[in-house]
Amino acid sequence: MKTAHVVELDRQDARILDALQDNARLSNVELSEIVHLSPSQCQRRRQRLEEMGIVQHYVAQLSPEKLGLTVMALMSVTFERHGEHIAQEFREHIVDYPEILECWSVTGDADYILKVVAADLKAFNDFMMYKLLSLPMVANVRSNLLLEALKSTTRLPVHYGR
Amino acid sequence: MKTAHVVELDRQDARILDALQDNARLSNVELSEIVHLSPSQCQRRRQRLEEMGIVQHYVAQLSPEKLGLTVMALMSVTFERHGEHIAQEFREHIVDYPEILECWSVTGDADYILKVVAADLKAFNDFMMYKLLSLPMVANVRSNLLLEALKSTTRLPVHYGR
DNA sequence: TGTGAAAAAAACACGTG
DNA sequence: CACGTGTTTTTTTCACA
Repeated sequence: MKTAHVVELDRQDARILDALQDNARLSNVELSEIVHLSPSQCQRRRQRLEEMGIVQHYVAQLSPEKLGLTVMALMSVTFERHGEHIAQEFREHIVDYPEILECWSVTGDADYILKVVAADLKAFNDFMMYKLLSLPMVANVRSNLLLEALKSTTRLPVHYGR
Repeated sequence: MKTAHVVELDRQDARILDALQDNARLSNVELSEIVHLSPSQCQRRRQRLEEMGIVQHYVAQLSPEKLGLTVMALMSVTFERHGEHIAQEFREHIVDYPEILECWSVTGDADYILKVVAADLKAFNDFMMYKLLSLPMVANVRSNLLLEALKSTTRLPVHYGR
C-alpha cells in the first residue's frame, strides 16, 4: 500500500508537467520559454517534481505497427476459484508475459482485465490458449480486439490549486 | 490510414529500444554500457530509430495518485445510431476531454471502449452524466472501475529478426 | 565505424535581495 | 530562504579520418 500524499501544485508546476508529458526531452531553456520562468527555476522545479514522485519516470514510446505488433486487445479474465495466494500466483505469471501491458483487478463481471499486444491473430490466439487459459486459476477469457484508436495518450490531466 | 512498414531490427537495436522504453533519459554513454556498443554507434542507431518512427516520442509518466486522480475506469460505449459522420462527431468530442486517456473502436458488444481518469467518484460520475451521456449519439455506457494494477507499462515487446 | 572538436545542456556553487 | 548568475562537468552533435 502506497501512501500517496496529494501534492498542491501551482500553475507553473502544472505547465511544466504538461510540457514534459508531451516531450520529456525538453531542455530547461526550452521549458522556460513555454512556462515563462527562468531556466534555473525550471531546473529546480523539475527536480523537485521528480523527487516528490510526481514525475515517476521518462519513457520512450514506440510504434506498435512498425514493430510488427498488429493486434491489441482487452481481455476479461474470470477466475475459477479465488483467494489471496491464487491471486498472487496469477500476478507472478502476469508480470513475466511481455505481451501483457496492463493487468487490472476490476469491478463488474470479470476478475481482471488485461491489455495485450501480439504480432498477429495467430500469436494472439496462441497467447490466449497456451499462456492464459493454461493457468489453472483461469476459468474464462473474453476478448475485445482494439480496432482503431480515436485517442491514445498517457497524458494525465494536471490540476493546480494555488 | 498509416502505411506502417515493419522494420527489421537486430539484437542491438532491440536492446537500445528496451533500455529507452525503461528510461528515456539515458545518455549515449550509459546506453553503450548497457548495449555493449560504442557511444557513437548508440547515438547513430538511436537517431535512426527515431527517424524511422519506431521511437515515436519521449514522455514523462506522472503519478495519478499524487495528482489526486484516484479513479480510473474502462467505459464501454454503445451508440444509438451509426454512420461515418456520427463517428467523426464523437471523435471530436473525445479528443477534447482530458479525462479520456484512450478511446478505441472495438469488436464485441460495445462500439467504443474508453480509458478514463477522474479525481474521485463524484467527478467520474459527473463526467459520465454530463459529458458522455449528454452526447446525442451515445445510447449506453457500462463502466468497469480499475481497482488495482497488477501490471501497468507502456513497454512493447521488441522482436528482432537479424 | 571510431575519434575528437565544438556547441549545448545539466549540475552545482556562489552571491545578492 | 528564494532567486538569478556564473562555473564546471557532462552530453550532444557533427566533421573528419
